[in-house]
Amino acid sequence: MSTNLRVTLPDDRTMELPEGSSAYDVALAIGPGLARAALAAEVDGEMVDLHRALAGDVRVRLVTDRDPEALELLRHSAAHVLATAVRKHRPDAEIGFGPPIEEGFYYDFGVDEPFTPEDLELFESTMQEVIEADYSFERREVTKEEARELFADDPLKLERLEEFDDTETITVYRDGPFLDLCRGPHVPTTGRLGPYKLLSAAGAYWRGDERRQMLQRIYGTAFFSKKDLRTHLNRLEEAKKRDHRVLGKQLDLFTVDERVGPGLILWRPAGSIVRNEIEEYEKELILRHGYEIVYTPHVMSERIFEISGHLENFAENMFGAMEVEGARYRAKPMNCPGHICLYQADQRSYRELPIRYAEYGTVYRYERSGVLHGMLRVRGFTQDDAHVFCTREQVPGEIAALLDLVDEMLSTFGYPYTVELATRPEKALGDREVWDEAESQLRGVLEERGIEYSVDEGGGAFYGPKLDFKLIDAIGRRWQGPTVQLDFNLPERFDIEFIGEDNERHRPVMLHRVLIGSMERFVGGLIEHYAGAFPLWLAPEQVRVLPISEQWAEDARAFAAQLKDEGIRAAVRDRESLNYRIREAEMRKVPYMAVIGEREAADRTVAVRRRGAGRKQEILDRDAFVSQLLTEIASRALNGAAGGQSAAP
RNA sequence: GCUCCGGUAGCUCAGUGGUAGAGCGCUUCCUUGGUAAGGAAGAGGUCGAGGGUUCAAUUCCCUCCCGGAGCUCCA
Repeated sequence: MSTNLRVTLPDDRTMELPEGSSAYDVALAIGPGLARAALAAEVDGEMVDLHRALAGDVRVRLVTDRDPEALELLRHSAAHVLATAVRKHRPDAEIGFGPPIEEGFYYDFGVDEPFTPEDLELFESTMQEVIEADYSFERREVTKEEARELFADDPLKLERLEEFDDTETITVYRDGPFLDLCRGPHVPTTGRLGPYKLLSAAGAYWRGDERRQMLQRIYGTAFFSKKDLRTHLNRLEEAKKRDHRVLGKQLDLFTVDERVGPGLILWRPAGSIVRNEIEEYEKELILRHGYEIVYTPHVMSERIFEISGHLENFAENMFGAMEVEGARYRAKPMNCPGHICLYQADQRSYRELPIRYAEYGTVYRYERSGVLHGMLRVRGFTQDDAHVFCTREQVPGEIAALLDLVDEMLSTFGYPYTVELATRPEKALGDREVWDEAESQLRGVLEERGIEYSVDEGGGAFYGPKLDFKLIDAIGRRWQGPTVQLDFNLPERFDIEFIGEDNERHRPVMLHRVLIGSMERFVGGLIEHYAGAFPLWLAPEQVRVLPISEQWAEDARAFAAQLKDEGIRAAVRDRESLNYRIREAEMRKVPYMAVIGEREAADRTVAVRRRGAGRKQEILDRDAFVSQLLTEIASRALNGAAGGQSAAP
């Protein structure tokens, strides 16, 4: 037997094996334990099936459930098992795509009748049968002609098939009765699948194209261990409990009214407090950072959007025109045009730059009805928008200042974050050289600061590169955070300029930036981040004063008045039983309860119970409690820092 | 916008071809309570809107509005 198969392992050990050996044989040679655990292999950097024959001089790494790629592999195989089960009950179901995704997998089917929850249960149990049958995932290379025959009854697969060019290898995978056009790789047999769960079904367009056929997509997830599956399902539960639409109702934060219109938020007093605190905080922050606060109209003549190019490029996202005295007006979809007009209200000297205009600018955008979602996706929202006008030389300094601002702000809310640099897209405005300079300025600042960042190649706006900050909430979800964009377009379109040191006209650089983004989305996200338990400085009601009985109600009201004098948001509840009122305050997520009874009235103290802390209480002198509250508020301490309820599940 | 599901009291939801129910909340009364629901009584609904079928529609059918899960898109 020839031994022309030479395998190099990750630790650089080599071994020789007979021709036709597979990664499985490699694993066997290393040890039976590994052979049992192996699911697939990485061969010369490419993932392949465990039993695929190796050839030549190869580098092999065996993949087991400990490797990060393994989950993807498992879920891809789970998608096939799902399709196997679906086909058993619906032999006519056309099969679309069935890939692994971040948290699981899906498979798309073309069926006449959409799936019901009962169908999902049925498929779920049939999947178990497929797993127990322990079918091998058999890989086969086929010609296009063969494949056409194999998938003669699968129009979606045939369509995909025609996209292969003649140099590509076409592979099919079979597990028991089910055959799929698929690149692979898969786990060796269906029996290798671990615990799984089907989660939902919904329509999805074939190939994501709304002009094409609507398929029925089934989502599911799969893991190697029951524990991991349970953790994941618990996390979904946790996310549901934190849903800002549910909490928004429970805590009276916001509402929508169909008479007002979909996607339009009405802020209730409690939610307005949260928003106002954020606005006040940010104002203080940006004034310190050299911004000037401005106000511009909500409705503007269409002329301005002709100049800005919004009518040309953004019209389908704008509300329709309204006519006043023969002129057409529009609700503004962005604040930049107004700020540019303010810039142009005077002739500008280089001595004035940078000019930083900030506004809580309320904008309106048309969003398709199907995408609206609570406060997170709406048609009217307020941006903490700012535009910086500066010279090219000033850009790095401005970016550096913004990084500080972002860092300070996000840490106040307790969000860790990541940074992404989005560079020049295919279709871009402005000279290459200007782009290169801008991108290298951005990189330079990030690197100088030692900030880790990833690059979204070609992800910039057509008018300039940008920095995106993604924030990570208490249960690990990523949210769009602050963004900073350089703009090479609007300065040209508006022909804005400043007089330089040389007494010549120059074009300033314009930076768009938001920290919070949309007030609506940000507060919606915060509700979920804190699970409704806002830190003291943001809490709509900060202290609830509870007299043990009506006898102490007057003293309680006097104490509440003292708190209010100090600017602390306090309320008294003096009806029902104490137990009842404590439960009520806990459910309302009020950060502090101050209980006053005979002892407290006599000693001028309060029994302080912290939200989520249970029966642990502290007897404090009233003035001491007040100053403790004031300190906690002034420092904008997070729940965790204050020793209260942690935001983590 | 599209596919599917839904809309019944302030909230969460049950229910029916003969104009409707629960729990919580709310109001009143009793209870004066020491750390997550003390007790009782009461008020509250054009059953999302319009049209159709029917002797009769909250229930069946159609259209529209709003919400949800997704697709697509985004601050």
